[in-house]
Amino acid sequence: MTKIDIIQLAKVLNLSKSTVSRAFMGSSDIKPETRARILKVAEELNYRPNHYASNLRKQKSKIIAVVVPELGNNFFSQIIRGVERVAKAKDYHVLVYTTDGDIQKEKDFLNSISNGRVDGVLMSVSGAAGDSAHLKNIDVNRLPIVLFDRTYADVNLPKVVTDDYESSYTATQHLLENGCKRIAYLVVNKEHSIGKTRLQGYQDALKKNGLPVLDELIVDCAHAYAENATRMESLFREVKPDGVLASVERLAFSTYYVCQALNIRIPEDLKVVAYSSLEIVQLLNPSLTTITQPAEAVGEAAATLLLDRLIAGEEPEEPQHVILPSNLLIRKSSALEA
Amino acid sequence: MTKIDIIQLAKVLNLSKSTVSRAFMGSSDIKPETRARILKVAEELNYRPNHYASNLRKQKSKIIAVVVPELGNNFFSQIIRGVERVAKAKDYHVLVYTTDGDIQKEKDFLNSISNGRVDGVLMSVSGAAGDSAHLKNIDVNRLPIVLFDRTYADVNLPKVVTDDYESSYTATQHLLENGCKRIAYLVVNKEHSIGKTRLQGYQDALKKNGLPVLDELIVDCAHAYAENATRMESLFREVKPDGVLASVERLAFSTYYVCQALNIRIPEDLKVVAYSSLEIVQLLNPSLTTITQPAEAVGEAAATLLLDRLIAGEEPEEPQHVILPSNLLIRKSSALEA
DNA sequence: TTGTATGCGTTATCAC
DNA sequence: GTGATAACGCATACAA
Repeated sequence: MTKIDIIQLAKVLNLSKSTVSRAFMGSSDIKPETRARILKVAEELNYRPNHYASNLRKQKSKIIAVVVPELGNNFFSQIIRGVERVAKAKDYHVLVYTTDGDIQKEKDFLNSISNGRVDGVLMSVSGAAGDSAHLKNIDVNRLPIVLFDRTYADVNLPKVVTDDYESSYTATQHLLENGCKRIAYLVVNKEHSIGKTRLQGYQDALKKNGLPVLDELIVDCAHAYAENATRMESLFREVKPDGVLASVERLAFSTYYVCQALNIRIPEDLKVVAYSSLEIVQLLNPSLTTITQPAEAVGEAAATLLLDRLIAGEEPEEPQHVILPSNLLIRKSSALEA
Repeated sequence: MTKIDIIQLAKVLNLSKSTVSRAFMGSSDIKPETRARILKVAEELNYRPNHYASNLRKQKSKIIAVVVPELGNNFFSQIIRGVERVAKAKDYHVLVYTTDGDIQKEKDFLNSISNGRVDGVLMSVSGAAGDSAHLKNIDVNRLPIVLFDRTYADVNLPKVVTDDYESSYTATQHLLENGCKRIAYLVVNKEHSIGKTRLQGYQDALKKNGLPVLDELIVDCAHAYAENATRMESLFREVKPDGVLASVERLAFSTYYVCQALNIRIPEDLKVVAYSSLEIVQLLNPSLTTITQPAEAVGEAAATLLLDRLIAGEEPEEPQHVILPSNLLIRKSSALEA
């Protein structure tokens, strides 16, 4: 199985390499029979166009990158699934990068792909509003970028997000209606895009209902589980909320653990709602009320935006912003009665 | 920000492009000061070596592919995380592909990457034992492959798996010791590698304990949830097992749902153990006893095997087989008393 | 519709 | 330690 290149194949066929090339490019002007003959012999000789050469020639790789803060979270896995699905349909390949929420890794990533390797980027960012300089410096005509879920407010790129403000508002309203007076908002970083937007929805719902927004009820959590547990223990012991809105899945789970430890009953003593796209939260004890984002659809929408742009070949005048609706799935953890 | 190439950069520096190239290759013989000067000016002019050209020249891309059956399963997300971690450390990039357990997609994938694009492949396969022809035809000297978790028994490639036989045996033994007499084995495809090995462990544990292996207790499930639910309902109603060993996470969740519907109590009426790497199974009602595979470690080991091979540049005499131990985490779902 | 010639931007080999 | 030159394998402008 010796490697064969286009020239050798052309020789065997008694054709020029350009003709052979055209056969593989799906090119317009080539006689169908010639094309068929080329493909047939190529198959026999096990010839495949060399991607490295063709990438260089075209300055394109048919590869896109998707950058996510983490993979442990089911939400992002589903997004990648969506991205991969549409990419495959359009014959693109997808490179996956994790930043662990570390903005330096986000920058390193951009550095590592500058000048070839990918045709475009899908990214859920890791920094806060002021951290977007590295994105502003990049020429989107050379390297189109689409942001999703976690974005920079001050950067004007195409985006796909969910209705964070509305869903947070609705969820808070739901807790209020079910009798909560002191709702805690649990966030990983309240300066980051979604943490911030969701905070706003929460606050506005409180205000709208004539309730005060208390700093002590807004808890900025860490990544480490142990640290969060401690912080939440003191929250539950000292501040005594009667409701919790967890802006990310993980914090709801911490809430459950800590409640178990402290003998706090959900939903009797504390009602819980969380952003989560894990299907089995239905089996938790009690089943968890969630705001569920259409994860796979987010991935698909973002990929579609990017690939349409890549295939069209030109930057649209105004970056598109897509907003997908989340779903409030009411379960036992926020029930009025147990 | 006009794009600049190595020739222009060399001109600015009054050097030849070879020297400039050497500076970026981290090459041995180049005067440190020259190198520093080149890097400095390159930085100023925002020059970056073009990957496409470099890939063509070297016939290498520093990209590896990881192929998984699905992404919804946390196990594979964690594996990808592990792969990406070691890849990043060695300056490799990782392409992700999903096959949905469809062997045709597995073949399509191999086709799409033949002749460039990736330097090596990590794969968890989708077919049964007889389906490995497409792997045998590939020249591992050109395209090294490492299999993980789900492998083909009849294909002699480097592999990283977990102790499926032992863990299944141990889990069955555990159920037996806690009083089960009729243990059902739930599998997605009992002809596939892990399904088969785990079945063997289950069977041998039964035999060892003088219990019969009953076909009616071995349930080959589907992918669709609804179909499984039906099948399991009739299993629970008619065959009445008192224990369940679920060879994949998803089937344990189905079990929980069906038990809820049929008012079967876990663990009183039915004890459940499942392969799962989802951390929050601790919060299920009741908490789920699991066989937990070291997912991230599997990814790391597989990636290490592959990258060592790529960096060494030559095929080792004998493909390495790594076996990582799983953990039986005993929780309430298999408890003797509730 | 097909062939010819050139260049994509590097890296490697060989001189100096 | 540095420079000149020849690939790497293909895709395209242009000619036929």
